[in-house]
Amino acid sequence: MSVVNNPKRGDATREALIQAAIDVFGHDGFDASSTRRIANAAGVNQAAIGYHFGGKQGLYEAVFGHIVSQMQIRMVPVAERAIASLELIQGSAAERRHMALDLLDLVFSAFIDLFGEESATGWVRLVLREQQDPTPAFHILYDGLMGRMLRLVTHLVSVASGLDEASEACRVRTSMLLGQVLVFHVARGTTSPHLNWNSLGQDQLTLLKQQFRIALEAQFPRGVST
Amino acid sequence: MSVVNNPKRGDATREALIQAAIDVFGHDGFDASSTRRIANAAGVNQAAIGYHFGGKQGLYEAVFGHIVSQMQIRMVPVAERAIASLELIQGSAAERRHMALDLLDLVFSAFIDLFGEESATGWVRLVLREQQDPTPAFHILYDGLMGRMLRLVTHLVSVASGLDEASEACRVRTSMLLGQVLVFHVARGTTSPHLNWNSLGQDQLTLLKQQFRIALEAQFPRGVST
DNA sequence: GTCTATAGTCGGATAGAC
DNA sequence: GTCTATCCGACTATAGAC
Repeated sequence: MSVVNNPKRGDATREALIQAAIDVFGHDGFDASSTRRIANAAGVNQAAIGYHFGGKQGLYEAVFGHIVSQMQIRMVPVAERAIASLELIQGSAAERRHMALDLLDLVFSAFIDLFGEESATGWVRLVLREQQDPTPAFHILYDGLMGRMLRLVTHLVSVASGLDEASEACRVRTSMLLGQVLVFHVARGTTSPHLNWNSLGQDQLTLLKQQFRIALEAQFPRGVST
Repeated sequence: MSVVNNPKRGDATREALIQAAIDVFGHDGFDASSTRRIANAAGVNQAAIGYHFGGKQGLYEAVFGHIVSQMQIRMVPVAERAIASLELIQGSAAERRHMALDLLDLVFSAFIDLFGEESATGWVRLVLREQQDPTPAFHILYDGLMGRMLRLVTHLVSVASGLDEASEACRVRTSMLLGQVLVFHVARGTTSPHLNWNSLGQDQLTLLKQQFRIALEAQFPRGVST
């Protein structure tokens, strides 16, 4: 009747540790998070961290691998759809501009949803922490998703605005678009009291997407074509 | 010939500790920063922290008091000038809108400069850390500066856009403006490689202010009045 | 007001039984 | 694969000489 040591148990332990680690690391940062508390939250023994991940650092990197794969599941289909749409349309510049704006709205809506998900608060904190002060774990993120998403969005902004894709102006404007979404997470301490928002629920996300669309259309006007 | 213990020495020690603490806390966060390293960087003894600030936490809060007073020196004159200008002009709605846009540009330019200063990298990191995950020290910041600056900017956005100052839409748009500036600091890990910017020098800040102005004017068009 | 020295605490890693 | 027990290093805070 004793617990059998089968290979499945290891997987469950790893999974529990990663989930717990996302919360604890996200809340307190790497240094302030003790392996004891992570193990406790996961309901496993503290020594398991060393066994499965080599140590605290290894667990941290495994967490980012997990986050990237989760983000990819949500974002890659959207990105591929955007790329396909853009390549298909070979109409006038005005038509392409229209298309690019719609795709920007699509991509950023997905982004707002992704960052606003109920279960996201833990890993969003982690990602933003790394953004601000990259450690080696950041490359897992950048190479795995952020970099290619940013290149896609830059291209869309280029089409929508007429700015040269390689120009600093285009890239600055692209980054500014990103900022308009990130600010609600990254400057939470300021925006949250200012808006009387305790959390980002469905109502808030809808308003955000709506206002983002308005700001987006204003920043890159569609012109007067069909 | 021995060193005389005069009251001035204490001030110098406090000052050195605060400056060192801004750098060390900013770089590594509260928990990862040891009082030993701070004391070492300041060129004073580790026990001095306990003597002058009561402990690590006390030093941390003193740092934020210092940061707020520095920010106030830079921003309060700009804010007062903006408030005065706005109250003086009692022209048409279109004129007030013009004025509000110019003032928004003024305030955000000061903001971009403030955050982009050479000596700012240390405390900017600290401020953004607190933004993301407020500790009690955050109130020193919010009550001392951020809150009232945000109210001012919200009012300006309201005048410039015609949105009701108290509406969520107006506050969301205001926050988005803030995000367009903050993103270059807060998502440094992504924007920096994307723009090939190692640091924010004078050239970069100029481009930022220029592009911000363009985006600002686009988001809140001046209309067709005089 | 500043220093040295140390007490007391906590965390990461790991050995070794099961 | 999991557990208990423990080692060892690093840290904060503080007592006490100067």
